[in-house]
Amino acid sequence: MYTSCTYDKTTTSETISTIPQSVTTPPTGETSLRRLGSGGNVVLDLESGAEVEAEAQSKKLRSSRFKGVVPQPNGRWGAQIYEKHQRVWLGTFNEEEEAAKAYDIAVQRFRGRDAVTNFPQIDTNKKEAKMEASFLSNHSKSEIVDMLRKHTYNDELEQSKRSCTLHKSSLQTASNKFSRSGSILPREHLFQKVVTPSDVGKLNRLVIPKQHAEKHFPVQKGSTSKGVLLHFEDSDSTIWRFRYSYWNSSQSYVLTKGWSRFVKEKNLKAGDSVSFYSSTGPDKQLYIDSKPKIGSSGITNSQPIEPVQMLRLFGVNISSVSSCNGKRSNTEMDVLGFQNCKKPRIIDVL
DNA sequence: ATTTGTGTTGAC
DNA sequence: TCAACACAAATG
Repeated sequence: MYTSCTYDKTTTSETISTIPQSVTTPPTGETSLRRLGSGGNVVLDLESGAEVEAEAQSKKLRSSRFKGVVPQPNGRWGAQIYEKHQRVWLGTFNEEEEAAKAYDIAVQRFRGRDAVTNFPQIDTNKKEAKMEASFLSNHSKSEIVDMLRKHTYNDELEQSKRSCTLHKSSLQTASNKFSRSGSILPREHLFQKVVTPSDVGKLNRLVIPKQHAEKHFPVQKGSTSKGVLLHFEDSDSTIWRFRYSYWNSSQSYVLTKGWSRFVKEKNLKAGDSVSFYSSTGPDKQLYIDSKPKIGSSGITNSQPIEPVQMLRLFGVNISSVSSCNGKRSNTEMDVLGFQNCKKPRIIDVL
């Protein structure tokens, strides 16, 4: 989890100021102890009770030694980044370093790979780093911010890594199983997605990978906010209705209203897959089905594998990999602030 | 009752 | 762009 976060960029040397606990009384005011531009930085990590208390009493919050990190009244730390004259809040954290890390992630997503960060970006050549890089570029700014605020970034990242390698290995063996499809159903497989933690979390939404959304689902030009209602039929012939819309704030296509109910009833967990189909016939009926994560042997849900099983048909995951190597057109450069971020959350499913 | 994070201001 | 500060809005 923690990278070797020890020194501060620019000047390699780690400056551990030996300033004991006396910092409490910075001569005051304002310009007293600011971060020195780029040179050394004051590292006073001592959380000695005395200091904390003095801090609490003097109402004067000790500023952070990290960029993008601001103290909170209750002793915690907030992280923020600015873009286009506006602050984008990245959440609050117990540890100063966590907040700094959050800023680092955000700044890389917002300003590119070589943005100035609090901690050195080491493994710039390892596989792990590459995966994180593509993970970042394959998520919108607001998605990343969302993860940071919810402290789910690492989970999502790990999940992404997992499903990525999963795809690669299964792709090999997938081809043959496909042949036996024969005449079972007049359905055409559109795409599949391995759901992320946030897809099954409290966000109550499923992000539809852009390329799939634009290729298979009706576009709603202009009408950005409302979205449309889509009907899907599952293997039990149950009809699910989801609101499908485009979020400007995150520049992503999502299924919102109705989604969390699906997650709940299907007992969807991160790592499971959701597949979308459409009838090949004249009717444009859409279908949806979920499939437990490959490794998980658990009983799906209350559905003991019915004979219907079109699932089995697609038992193997051959969908196009959406986020392993696909680079997002990073021409987006313009995700506004986060006022909008909340809007989607309003959706109260059920 | 607390905590978050926004409004705002002023420096860099 | 950025953080300090105050405090309203959000949350438990």
